[in-house]
Amino acid sequence: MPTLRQLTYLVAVADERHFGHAAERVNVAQPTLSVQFAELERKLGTRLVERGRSGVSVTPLGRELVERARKVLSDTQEIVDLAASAKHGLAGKLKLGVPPTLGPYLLPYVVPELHRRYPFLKLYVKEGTPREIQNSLLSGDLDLVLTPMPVEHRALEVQSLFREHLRVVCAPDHPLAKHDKISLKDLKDQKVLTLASGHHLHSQVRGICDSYGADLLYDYEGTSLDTLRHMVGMGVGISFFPELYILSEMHSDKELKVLHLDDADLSREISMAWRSRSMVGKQNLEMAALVQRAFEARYATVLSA
Amino acid sequence: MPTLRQLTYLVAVADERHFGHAAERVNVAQPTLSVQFAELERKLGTRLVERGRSGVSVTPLGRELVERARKVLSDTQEIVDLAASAKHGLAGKLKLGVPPTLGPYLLPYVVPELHRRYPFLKLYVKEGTPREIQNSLLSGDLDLVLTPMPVEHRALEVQSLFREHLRVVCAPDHPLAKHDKISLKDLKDQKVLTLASGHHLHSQVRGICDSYGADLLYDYEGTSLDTLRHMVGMGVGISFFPELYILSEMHSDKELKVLHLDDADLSREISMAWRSRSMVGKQNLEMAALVQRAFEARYATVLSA
DNA sequence: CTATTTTAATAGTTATTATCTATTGATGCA
DNA sequence: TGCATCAATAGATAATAACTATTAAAATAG
Repeated sequence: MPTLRQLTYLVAVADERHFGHAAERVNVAQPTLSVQFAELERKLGTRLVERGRSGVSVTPLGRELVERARKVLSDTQEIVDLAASAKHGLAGKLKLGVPPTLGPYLLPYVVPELHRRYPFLKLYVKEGTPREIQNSLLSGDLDLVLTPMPVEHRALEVQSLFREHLRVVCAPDHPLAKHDKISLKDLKDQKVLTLASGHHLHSQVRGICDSYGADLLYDYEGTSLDTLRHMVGMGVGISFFPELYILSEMHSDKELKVLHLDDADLSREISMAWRSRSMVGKQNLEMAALVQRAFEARYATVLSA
Repeated sequence: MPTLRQLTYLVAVADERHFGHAAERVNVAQPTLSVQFAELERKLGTRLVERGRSGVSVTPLGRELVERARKVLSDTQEIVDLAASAKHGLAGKLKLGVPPTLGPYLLPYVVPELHRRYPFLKLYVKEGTPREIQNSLLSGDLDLVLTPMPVEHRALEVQSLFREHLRVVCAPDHPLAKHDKISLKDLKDQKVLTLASGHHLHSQVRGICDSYGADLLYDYEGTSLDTLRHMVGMGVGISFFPELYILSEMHSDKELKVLHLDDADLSREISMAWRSRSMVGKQNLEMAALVQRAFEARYATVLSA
């Protein structure tokens, strides 16, 4: 393979059509350039220029190769430039993990702002259960995760972002739907649906059911909040939905009724986590603040409406 | 600037996620790769991977740079491949010079065949008078020219291709148009139009006029065969057109009448020329043969029709 | 919690490669 | 034919990249 330096010399010779001038342009002595140029021709197995007394002329093949060499050199320069620009902010491809119960309802409000703040940053989002994305984070497949607490691992740094309410929902014709407010004891013996185990929401809901005597239906584990919503709408049971989901997807009371607990505040805490050694700690904190602001802005929009 | 070798190492580390394995893959010792990798990071001013005990993970910026490095490396490999493929035939950008009285009427029959024969060859055609294109050829701006004879220059090699007739044309209502055949003496005192001086056709026609007592009209020098055709059609005078032009552009007798000289055979010889030192002599001869065949095929088509 | 093992970094040396200066050889021009 | 210009070559030196041997750091097993 030719070296980049040899390609530089090739371009210089093609532009100057004169070995001496070309050498001057790239700040080497003329024999240096001649030798390296000859070496390039040897490697490629072809003549690239005709050496004539009055200047030098590039062969047909040489012309084509010069153009490609220019491209290679400028692409390489771009690598350098990109690395330099990355010093004033994140750049590159950031791999973000999110649970499916959060990502689709939060990220739309985060991504545009993120792009404004870090124009050189590309975001790759991977959805998975908290456990899955935490493993991917530890193995280095992900750079950053958004996840419900708790996150416990000595190799991870965690920044709490916000607390998201869980709301009780039921079908409009469900007995509980008559009341605007309910209390924890109303949950007793209710049939409760939730997502498949593995999701953080599953274990949280199971905990609630255990505490207040509700009846978690294992036969009807939803694969997504959307399918769960349909099942609740058909009256199979009640469920607990994260507030961001409700804000995003449930615009009327006709399909589902959202109930308010007057004696409890069910919620989950959402955090951002990254490897302690990932050396961009400061920038991750900055990004955490950005996500936090996005959440608050989203919330404020709805409250004022 | 990083070296291509350093970029190779970067890609290897990103793929293997292990310095030792990466070193093995690129056939160097592990410290060699480590040092060069560190040097790359130093040049770019950023960390590109996180060194963890269990493997290595690429930073967001690193991922982006790895992709670009891959591109640079494969583009460079393409340069090598293209140079290799050029050994079995012409490749690259061939700059061809043609006179405007020939190119448009001959090249359409040459180019497709050329592309079939040399798939890696790109053709750049420059039109100009024989003198202009010959100068461009000598200076190295062109690789090859098609030109009417004579071509005389010790630095040039010339291959004769074919002989093209010049036909006498006049307006359908011109006195000469009554005769199917005319003789040289009929040219005497005829008003003759032709292209501007500088074109080979101009000097050739002037020679004819001088020899046979025709009257070359200097006031009406055409800038192209097409404008010349219109002037002849309006009855300003007669002219001499190359046969390939007549075959291509004049499909009926309504606009112009083509006369046949029964006692002379006016023609011009078309050659291909290139610099003697241009080191592709053999391939140029091959290409000359190709052009020759294209001309003959074109001619045969018309004669048989 | 220490010993073991794995892995990358460092040290010191050698080999390779790129560069320099000085000179020669080739070619066009007067 | 001689002069002037330019690229190629020769020979020496500097810079770079490579190797082996070793150390340092960190995860895992006992």
